Amino acid sequence: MARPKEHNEEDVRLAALQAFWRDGYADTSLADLEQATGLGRRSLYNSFGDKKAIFLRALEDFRAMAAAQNLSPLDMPGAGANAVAATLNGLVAIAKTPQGANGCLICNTAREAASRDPDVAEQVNLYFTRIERSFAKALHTEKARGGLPEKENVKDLSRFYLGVLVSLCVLARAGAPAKTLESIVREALKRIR
Amino acid sequence: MARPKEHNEEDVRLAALQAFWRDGYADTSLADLEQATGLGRRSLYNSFGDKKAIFLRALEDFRAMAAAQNLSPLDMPGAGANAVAATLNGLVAIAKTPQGANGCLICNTAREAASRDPDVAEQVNLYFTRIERSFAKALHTEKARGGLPEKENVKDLSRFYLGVLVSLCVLARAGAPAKTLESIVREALKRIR
DNA sequence: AGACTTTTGCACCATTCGGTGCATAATTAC
DNA sequence: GTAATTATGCACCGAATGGTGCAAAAGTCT
Repeated sequence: MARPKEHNEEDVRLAALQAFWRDGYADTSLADLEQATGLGRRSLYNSFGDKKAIFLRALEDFRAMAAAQNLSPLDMPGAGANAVAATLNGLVAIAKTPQGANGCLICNTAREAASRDPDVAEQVNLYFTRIERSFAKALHTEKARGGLPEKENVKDLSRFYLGVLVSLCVLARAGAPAKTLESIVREALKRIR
Repeated sequence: MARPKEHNEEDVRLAALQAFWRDGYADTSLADLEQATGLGRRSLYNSFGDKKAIFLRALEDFRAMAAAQNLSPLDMPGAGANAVAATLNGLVAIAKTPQGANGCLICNTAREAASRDPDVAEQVNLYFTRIERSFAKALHTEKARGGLPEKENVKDLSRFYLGVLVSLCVLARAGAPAKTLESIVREALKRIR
C-alpha cells in the first residue's frame, strides 16, 4: 500500500528504553532520543506519539523485561525460599554489569517529578505489586511445604523482600560497592533460612 | 557600610531545599526557586551562586537536617538495638507526613543525571556512609552488651539496615501504603531481636 | 508506467531554560 | 546632606526545549 518504515519497532523501543533508563525522563531530550534511536524526530512522533507516550511504552517494556530477567526464579513452578535467594543474588549479579549500574527504571522514575503523572504512577504501582505478589507466591509455597515456621506472616515477608529489592536497585544506581549489596542480601535471606 | 539583604539566609536555603526535595534538580527551574524563596533571580545569584551551587547547599542542609531528625536515636550515648528500632519506626512515621511523601532528597538525587556530577556524587556518598556508620555504632554497642549473638556480623547488619532505610524512602516517595513500610520494618527488626 | 499512501528530513515555531548587564533603590559612613 | 557600597528589579541574552507544517522521497499498488 505505502512506503514501509525503515526501522524495526522493537529496536527503537529498546533504544528509547535505554536512554530513559540512563538519564530519566526529564534529562532525556528529544534530541537524545533521536540519537539513541537513529530516527528523526518526525518519525518518532508519527510512529510512537509524543515524549510522554514514548516514555510510557518504555516503562511497559521495562516491566516486561525486568520481570522476565529478574523474577524468573520466582515464576518457576514450585518456587520457594530458594527462588527468593536466587532472585536476590541474581539482582546483585546484574547490578555489577554496566547496565545494572543504572538501577531500575521504575525505581528511578518513582523519584522523578514525572511520577506525579497518574499514568506514570500507575506503571510504578503495577511493577511493585507484581514483585510483591511473586515473592508472596514463593513464600506461600515454602510455608505450605513446611520450610517456614507457621507463625511467619507471608504478606509482611513479601513486602520486606520487595523493600530489599528496591534498596538493591537504588544503591546500585548510587554507585554503592558490590560488597554492600552482598551484605544486604546475605542478611535479608537469614529471615527465611 | 551598605544596603543589608532583605532576606534571611537560612529561610532562603530552607525554601530552596524544599523545592529541590519536591521536584529534583532538573525539574526545579530558576523560576521555581524564585517563587519558593521569594527572592529575585539576581539576588539568588549574588547571594548563593548559580543553580548548582544552590543545589549543593541544599544537599548539605538536607544531610544535616535528616541526620538530626532521623538518626537522633542512633546518636544518643549508649544507643543499641532499641535505637535501630526507634530510627526505623521514626522514619515510617515521617513517611506518613506530606513532606515525608517526598522521600529523601539524597536518594532522589542519586537517580538523577545530576548524580554524575562528582560534587553531587560526593554528597550522596557522605550521606550513605554516615548512615551506615551510625547503624554500625549502635549495633556494635548492642553486641558488646551481649544483646546480639557473637556470630553476628556488624558490618553486614549495618549495611542491611542502610538498605532498609533506603527502601523506606523510595517506597514512600512511590506512594506505597503505610502498611507496606510497617511490614518492612517489622520484618527487618526481627534480625536483631 | 502512473496514482496513491506513508515515511522521512528539514525548517521552523513558541516557550522555557540558566544566566547576565545595567540602572535604580536602599542603606551606612562621613 | 553627600559619597560609597551593596542589594534588588527588569529587561534581555543565546541556547535548548518539546512539538509541528510541509514538501520531497520512497515505497506499494494496478
